[in-house]
Amino acid sequence: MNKNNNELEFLNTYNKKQYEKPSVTVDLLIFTIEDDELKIVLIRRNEMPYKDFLALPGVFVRIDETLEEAAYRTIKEEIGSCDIYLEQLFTWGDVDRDPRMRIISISYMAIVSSDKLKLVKGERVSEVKLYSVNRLIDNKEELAFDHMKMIKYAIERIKNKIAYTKIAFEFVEEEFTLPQLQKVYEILLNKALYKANFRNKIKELVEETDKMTEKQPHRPSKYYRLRETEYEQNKGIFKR
Amino acid sequence: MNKNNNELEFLNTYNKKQYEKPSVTVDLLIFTIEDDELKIVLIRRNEMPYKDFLALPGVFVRIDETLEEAAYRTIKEEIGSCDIYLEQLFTWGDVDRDPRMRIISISYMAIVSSDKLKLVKGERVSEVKLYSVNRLIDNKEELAFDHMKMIKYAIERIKNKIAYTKIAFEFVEEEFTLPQLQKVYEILLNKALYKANFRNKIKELVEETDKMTEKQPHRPSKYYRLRETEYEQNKGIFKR
DNA sequence: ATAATAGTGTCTATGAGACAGTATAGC
DNA sequence: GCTATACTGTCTCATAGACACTATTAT
Repeated sequence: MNKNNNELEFLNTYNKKQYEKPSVTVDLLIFTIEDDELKIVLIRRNEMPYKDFLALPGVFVRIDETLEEAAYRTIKEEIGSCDIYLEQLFTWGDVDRDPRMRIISISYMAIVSSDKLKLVKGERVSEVKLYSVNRLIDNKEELAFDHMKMIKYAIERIKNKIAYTKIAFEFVEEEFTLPQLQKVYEILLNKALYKANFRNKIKELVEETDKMTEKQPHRPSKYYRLRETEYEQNKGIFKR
Repeated sequence: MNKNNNELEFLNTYNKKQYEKPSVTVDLLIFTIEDDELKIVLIRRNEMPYKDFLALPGVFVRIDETLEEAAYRTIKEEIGSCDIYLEQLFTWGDVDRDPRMRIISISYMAIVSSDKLKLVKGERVSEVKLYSVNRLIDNKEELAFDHMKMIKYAIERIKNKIAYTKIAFEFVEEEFTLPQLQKVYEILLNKALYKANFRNKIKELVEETDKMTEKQPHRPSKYYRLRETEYEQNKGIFKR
């Protein structure tokens, strides 16, 4: 066919030109809340460059897998769970971000509740652990590549999205109490919230279960779950 | 040095493995408002695949340029201006999005006021023109590759960002009247707004000039400009 | 009863939304 | 004067924010 010939011709011309291609990776920001702190999964590199530095888990994108597939492959390498919130964040393309060669990296953010998170040491890695995000930043911990920038970017995204999406619910289990959920908001926003006001705002997002907390030396708390509603519309916009 | 040896060793191992790399492009969504309509710059392809289809302008990312540089290079190829709002949107990585080969594309959104926009026909292209976004969608115009998906994604982004950023100001000239600005909001949000309420909301974002419109058969309108303030904080979030 | 946390009622201030009114240019 | 658009004042209603109050478990 004419079309096929044309395409073949194109491919030949293209290959002859031998454009040098960058490499492409995905890097993962896997967040969870543990011990009332926002934590992130980091690995300790055991290869050059940045050997022995902390870094985000990541993989090279294979020629026959989508970016999401590469992201999930990374997740599976480091942690047990796979039913997990995943969102593309940003693509980092500075020329010198990797000293070896030109690597463009697409960062993905994942969120898991800590009960679903089980760390598994990957092959080319000497350690996988959770790190307190605040402590990393306060200690000015030096991470490999531009990974600290990626973390800071992700934190901003979380802080913004918490206000107009249901992203906070990804940090709690399927069934949760409102005090638990409020704690998540308080940790992510880094400020105390009024109980009554908090409950007013989120009450249309949740539905009661008939379960209660037990064996605690004070009044028990009702379990709730996320109510399935259509994705929230453009809120906070001019109405007319 | 030991470190250098190690790095060289790594590079050799890496190159021997000969991972097949995807190609990387940037595609540009250049928006403007003309004749009271949101319009986008599209080219007509004169090469396979999708010959004669409308497509977004884009380029392959060179090994020695950042993604932003590639985006600006695209902009310069198609339009005159270069002082222009630019924002990374999303990276598209489906395996079959290009029939020739694996291409990962980072989409960038640019916004220009129509007075700054001068289209220039690029080399490998048979036409560059502005197209009404609404008409493209209503006519279910078939664009090359996944470019229609990119457009729809960008429109959503604009509609969201207009509420909590100053993005709308990118569509007007440096100095503008409030009726002009309101029109931009109305076009982007696709609904009529009350004048008084609109002005209340944006009044802290703008500052008066001493210029007025002239020679119009009705009351003249004052010109304003964007007030330089620090980037707006997390608005619409729980305060306590 | 006490300690400790869960959960509710209500006042106030702010601001969005709706609409009516006034102002000022050219003709 | 008229027309056409620019600009402003103000009422209402919803809701965010602040705080005080009541409820219920284990010990």
